[in-house]
Amino acid sequence: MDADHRSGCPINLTLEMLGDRWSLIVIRDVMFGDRRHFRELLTQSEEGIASNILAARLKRLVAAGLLTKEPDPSHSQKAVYSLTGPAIELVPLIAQMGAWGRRHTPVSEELSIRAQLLEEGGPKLWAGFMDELRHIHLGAPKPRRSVLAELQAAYERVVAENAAKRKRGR
Amino acid sequence: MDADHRSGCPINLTLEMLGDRWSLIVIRDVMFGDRRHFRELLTQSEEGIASNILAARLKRLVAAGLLTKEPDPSHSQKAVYSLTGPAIELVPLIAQMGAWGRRHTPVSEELSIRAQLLEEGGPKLWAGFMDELRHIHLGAPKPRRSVLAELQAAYERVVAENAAKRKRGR
DNA sequence: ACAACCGATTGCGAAACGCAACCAGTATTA
DNA sequence: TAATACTGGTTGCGTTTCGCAATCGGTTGT
Repeated sequence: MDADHRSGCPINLTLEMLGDRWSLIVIRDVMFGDRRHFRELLTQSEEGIASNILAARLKRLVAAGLLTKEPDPSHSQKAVYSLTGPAIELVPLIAQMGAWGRRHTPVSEELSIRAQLLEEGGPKLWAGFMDELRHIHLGAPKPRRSVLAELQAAYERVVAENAAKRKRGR
Repeated sequence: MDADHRSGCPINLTLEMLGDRWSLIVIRDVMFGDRRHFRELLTQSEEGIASNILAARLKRLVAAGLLTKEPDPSHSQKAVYSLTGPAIELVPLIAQMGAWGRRHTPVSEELSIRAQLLEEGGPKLWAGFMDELRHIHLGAPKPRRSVLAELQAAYERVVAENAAKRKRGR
């Protein structure tokens, strides 16, 4: 086993790569929020990541082969971050993580609707979503169905419902 | 949303609870290695956790409701750690994590055979394994099939095979 | 010319990590 | 009964990481 790894256990090696409080948050935002630029990830994150932490995480994730960084042709300074194949294959893990969190942590309804749909959709939906991510991030052919749009629409529906509820409640 | 949480997103809340380099290692060892005592977790861990880190993690996991700590009747000083229901329901997440690690990290064959069987078995096997964990840790009725024994047997078979290979190779 | 925006970097205090030594109480053994 | 080993930890200490705020040089749009 490599000297730079604690063990060859798949759980351990995955934790060595993703076992911290920010890496999967960044991947989640690229994956579900389609945030491709540094500033988008910095300012539109629910959790408020600091810029130095974000820079460090992006660097590590690129080095680990989970993200790629390319110059944006439309802006000589802009960088575009994309998911790689391995990162896209994290979808089942993230779906299970969302499902567990939804059951066992104090989630907000609005932010857990995506996790609910992803759980209810099961492996078939995940596969469709992964196809869509391969289209967006890897240039694969465009699938008919857009899971991303469905998740976003459901989220907005819940936000609107809750806004209406709050209005009635006042 | 609570002031002590970064956001109500299920991914984030799960990471706040388990997003570090040791918590899931400890749960893995209790779950798959049936290590129930401090010393077992300390010395029989592949990764070599430090005793102060282990003590801190056990305390946190008990506080988070993922483990329980009880005195061992056979030894007035011994403590027994058990998985709770929520921890047992991490099985699908851990299975997906093992499956991903097996594909995308430099795992050792011996330590990844369990992940392979868990992946191939799918949700039905996971459910059987969870039933068995509920028997071991929560006193639920004993299921017919022992997934734990199957995983352990497969592991030992691979270890023996590789030992034979090494012997032939010399 | 100038303001806004781009992806970061720097400085700094606080917290977590990792290692080694150590501890008191309990059970086993000679 | 005295020594030994094992129990679940604790303590000290140096290193690394985290988290926050301010800042930076370069680019773009007005």
